[in-house]
Amino acid sequence: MNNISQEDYLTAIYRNLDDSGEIKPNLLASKLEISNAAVTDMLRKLSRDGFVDYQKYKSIKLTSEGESYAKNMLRRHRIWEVFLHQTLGMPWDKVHDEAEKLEHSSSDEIINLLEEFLDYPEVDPHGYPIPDKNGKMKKNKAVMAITELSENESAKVIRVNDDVKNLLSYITKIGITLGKEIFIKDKLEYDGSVLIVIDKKEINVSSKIASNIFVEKIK
Amino acid sequence: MNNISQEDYLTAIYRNLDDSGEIKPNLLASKLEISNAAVTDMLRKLSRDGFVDYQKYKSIKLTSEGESYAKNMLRRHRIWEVFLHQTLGMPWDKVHDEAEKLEHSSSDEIINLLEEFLDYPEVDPHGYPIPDKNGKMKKNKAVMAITELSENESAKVIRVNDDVKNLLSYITKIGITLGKEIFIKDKLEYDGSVLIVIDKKEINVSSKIASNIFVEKIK
DNA sequence: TTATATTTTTAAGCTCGCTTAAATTTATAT
DNA sequence: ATATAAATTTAAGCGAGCTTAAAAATATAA
Repeated sequence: MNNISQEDYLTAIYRNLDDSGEIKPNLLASKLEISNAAVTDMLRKLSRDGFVDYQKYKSIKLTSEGESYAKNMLRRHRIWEVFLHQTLGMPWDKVHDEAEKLEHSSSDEIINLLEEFLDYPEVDPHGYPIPDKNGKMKKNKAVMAITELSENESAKVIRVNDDVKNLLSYITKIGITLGKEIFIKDKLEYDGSVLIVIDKKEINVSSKIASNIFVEKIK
Repeated sequence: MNNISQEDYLTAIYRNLDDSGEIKPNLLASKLEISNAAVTDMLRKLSRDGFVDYQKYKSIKLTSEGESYAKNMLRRHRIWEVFLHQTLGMPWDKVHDEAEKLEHSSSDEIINLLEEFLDYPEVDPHGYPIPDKNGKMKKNKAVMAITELSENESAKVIRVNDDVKNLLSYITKIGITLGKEIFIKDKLEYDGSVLIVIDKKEINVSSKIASNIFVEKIK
């Protein structure tokens, strides 16, 4: 229904780059929930406008211009999220969608004023770092997905993927919030799921969900 | 460059209705700074969607659905203006354009939360009343344009048209803000301009500008 | 290596909001 | 009342972003 703009493409590309800084059109299309053909179309335009390096049938890279554009959108997005959650009290599983809309309609001036008003927050409500005016982001600590932990290890939740539909509201239901401590009681080989302890309750979490919750080990 | 949506049309129609609750396509086109043809086009769509009463070559009326839609956009717009000005400290001559963008990207939920955060403001930074959730607005007091005042009358500024390009920044330069007292020293017949006294300084204001500054008489 | 599956691109066509130019209707002025 | 001016609509066309269907290229697997 709603059209997706160049800004959305750049953000989605940046969010989903692989280890070598690339992304395939097919993945991009599925993230944006549009056809591959639409992606091809837009890639030609983004390439024409100097935001991506693109050659037929090849993976996509961002140019430095494209990258700073995307980072700025991420900055806008995350600052809005902090405002919505912290100032207006909107639940953390709702702020992503709202910020997605606001980020396109706000000048850098508004964002800078908001940032000041919020006293220069470093992370958004899901634990993602907020780029500063120059695109610099705080390096994450030793962050790992729950799936990478071993049995009998304890860890603290410091980031949750906000990009996956319905993940947050489910996670909230089972009691996970930022800063919460968890304990790995068991790892099930055959389906990759993890038995974790939160607030003294035992919960089995599927590998798909566990891989989107990021923690810091506690020794 | 930027496309104007149905929402903008409805707001512009509502803002510029004449005394009998109508507006002509030509005026609408000039307010929106687009061609008459584009207006004709959109009117058919707005009519199809039940927001306006429209017949070829006739003036436009809003349906009740169109009116409540427009009022809600006005509500969004003005609440954003209050936030930008009051909370973020953005100057009153800049908030209109920024709010124009934000109003399209904000759910009613955000607006309601913002309204609460701002402690239910009654007017925007230019003195316009803010409709409540049900579309109800405080009736204005005995508001009149400066041009309607007589010589030797004093008045207090309570509203300034925010819809006219560059008007606000000019008005600010000559020292007019909400609440400021002015005195009508002279009215010049031949060009309709007014000689007013503000802060003990005498300023000649053209009729075009004076007609967009609204005041309340002081006895 | 070759057959099959998947990904990507091309082609044709849609809606939306816009433009200019020409045709038509309505308003104004003498 | 009629000529002229202004407002409005119609027509043709454009760019953006989308779709589906078919063609071409690349990846995978036997």
